[in-house]
Amino acid sequence: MNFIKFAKANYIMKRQVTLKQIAKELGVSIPTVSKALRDSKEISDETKQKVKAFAKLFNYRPNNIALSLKNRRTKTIGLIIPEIVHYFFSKVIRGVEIVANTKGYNVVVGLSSESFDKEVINMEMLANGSIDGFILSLSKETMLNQDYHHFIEAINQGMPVVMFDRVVNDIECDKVVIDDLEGSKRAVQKLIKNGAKKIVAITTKDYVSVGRLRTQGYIEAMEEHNMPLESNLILKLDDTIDYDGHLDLLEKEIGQLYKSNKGIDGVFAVNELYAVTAMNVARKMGKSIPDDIQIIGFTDGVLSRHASPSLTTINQKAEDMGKTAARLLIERLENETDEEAYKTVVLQTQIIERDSTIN
Amino acid sequence: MNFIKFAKANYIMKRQVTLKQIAKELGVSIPTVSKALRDSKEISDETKQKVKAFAKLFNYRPNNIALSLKNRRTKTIGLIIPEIVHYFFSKVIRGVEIVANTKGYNVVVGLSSESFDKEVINMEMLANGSIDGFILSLSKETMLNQDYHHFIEAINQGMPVVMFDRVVNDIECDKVVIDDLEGSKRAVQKLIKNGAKKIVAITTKDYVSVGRLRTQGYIEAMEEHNMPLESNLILKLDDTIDYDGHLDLLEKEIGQLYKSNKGIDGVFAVNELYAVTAMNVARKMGKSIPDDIQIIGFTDGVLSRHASPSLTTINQKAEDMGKTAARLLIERLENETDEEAYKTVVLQTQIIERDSTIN
DNA sequence: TAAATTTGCGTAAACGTTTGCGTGTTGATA
DNA sequence: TATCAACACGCAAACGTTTACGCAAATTTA
Repeated sequence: MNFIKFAKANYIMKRQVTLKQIAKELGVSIPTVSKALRDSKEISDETKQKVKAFAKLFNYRPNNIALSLKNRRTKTIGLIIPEIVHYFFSKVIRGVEIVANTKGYNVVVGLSSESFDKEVINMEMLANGSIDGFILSLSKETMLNQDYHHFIEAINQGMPVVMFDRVVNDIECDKVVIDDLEGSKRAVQKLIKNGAKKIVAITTKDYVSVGRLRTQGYIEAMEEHNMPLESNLILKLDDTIDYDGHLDLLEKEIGQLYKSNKGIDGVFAVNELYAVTAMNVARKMGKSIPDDIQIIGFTDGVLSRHASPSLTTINQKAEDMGKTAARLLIERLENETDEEAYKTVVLQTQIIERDSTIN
Repeated sequence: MNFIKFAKANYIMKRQVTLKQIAKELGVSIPTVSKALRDSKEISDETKQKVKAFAKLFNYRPNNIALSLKNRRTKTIGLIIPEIVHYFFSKVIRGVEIVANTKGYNVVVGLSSESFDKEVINMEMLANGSIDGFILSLSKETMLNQDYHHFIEAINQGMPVVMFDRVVNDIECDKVVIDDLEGSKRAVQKLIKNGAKKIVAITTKDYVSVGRLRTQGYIEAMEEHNMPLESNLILKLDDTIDYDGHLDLLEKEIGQLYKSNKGIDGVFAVNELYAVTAMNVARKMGKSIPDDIQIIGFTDGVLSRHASPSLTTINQKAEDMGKTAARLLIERLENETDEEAYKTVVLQTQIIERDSTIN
């Protein structure tokens, strides 16, 4: 037996053992080893046992890259997100990871950092055979530019794409979104039902698709209840600015909003940063939450939960979104036979009631 | 010219164009195409131009998988983290991504979800040739188990490993940590200097390496200033519990701490969740921050920044940690010649002064 | 015992690259 | 005009797999 000799060698040599090495050491051909390991009936029991024992001893694992090349599929998903230090997106990643892993897929993450160029570069880095398909959410710059050629190229090359949250209607692919319009409508309706008379919306500029829809929800809810709908009650913030670094500016703008509109008693904010800042500013002005002002935000993140008082919010279904996107993609990858029509899955939101509204 | 014919075909056929197809279409051999594209002087200018034009027209990109197989390197980094919906870890990912991308590497992320088994499975999924090296932080379960065979195996197979934040001394590999002991010492010193007389530590059980070190920092600072060092001033929480789901329990334990130790005027917490909860609980008990109680946390995250009042905290250098880890790994990957000794990089922390302490 | 079948393995090709080397054709030199 | 270098290309091998097929030897059948 040359097991012992080999065991010694292994202590020094590092690389993963290959079929070739096993074949050589056992004096058989490479295909014989391969077949033996896969329990082919072409191979005698004796040889099988010998090969398997040897493979186990040296912890043989098929080389993934070689398999990918042969099978022309990598079992890897490319996930492109605008920002990772962000409750919503990190939760989406988790959803994608969970589903991907249970189906034997890996996830490679690319960060666009809200930049069009980085989005393109990231996709190009991955589209050369490294992955089987994309899951992505558009960067702000891409939404502004409205240049979608990189998505179209990927799709034309037969690379499935699933978009989530920030999607673009013009592109034909699977999509996952929440019902932004309905969700924000219900949020505002709740404020109205709770007795708020003067409700403001703190939102983003319109090129952010979800911001636009959420603003629309506010408007519809207000109109349906014959509430005063004034343009100065809608604060549209330029969120290309990184507010983590410009918290002062954000606070100033919100303070201004309060001052120039006396009697505000309801705030609807399209994300949790705006909501929690709106609350902090109000409190600094001596207002009591929720007695003087009620606040509802979007995204059930860590800020909402640990703010004091805790924030009532619309659940953005981040993890569900990730899971759904991963399922859509994998389904399309594995049923390449039937060319199913593209789906858009709309997830329903719920209001999570906490202490920034009267319950 | 059969460009047009090909252009039409491309509209239907999807796959990426390969050297083989270009060669066939142009009536030359595959190596000729390869060499032409890489500007080899073996090839005539005429052929080069022809090939390049064709390649450009059909947007030829070398297949990454084939290259990986040939070069026996994937230019991909495996990053295993315990949790992704977490300010610290997501910021580490960002750091890793930034450095990796500028050096032409991709990052595949694996989630251990604080579970030993998932950590092992994730590493096995990636160690079969899919990546060139690991960057990782131990799951809590692994720290408890103290079973490190999967790390040892990876290292023995010649796969470089870089550990960050939650590291284990017994394993020989590159490491990146912050100076937890010194950082927490300074935090407590600041509380003392600010006049706090009765300071508590809210920390984790000792098997979490960083928790242990931070507790040690508290103890040393207290001793050096001859402060009362009582065991009931140290609250060691079992953080295997997911406190996002057990916020009530966390609040109850901290409330208990306050009640059984009258006169607490300083809190040192080893993470921002404990810090912000300690603050919220104190406020609900009618205490004023920072006048009655001063609080310092760890990790400069979104909670600290947007709490009200904002939290003084120790910067955990998450992004630096990710960047440093990526640099260490890539350096080791690309200088395989000289077997340098393993390094442990210790990043220094700073206190970020905000409104939960007197300044 | 010759023919037919089964058994157990090896060969070849493929996935898409890159690189060393061999070789036929061209043009220049002697 | 014979010789030789330079040129421009193709062949083969390699990375690590899997799979269809071919083919001897061993076994069964007639």
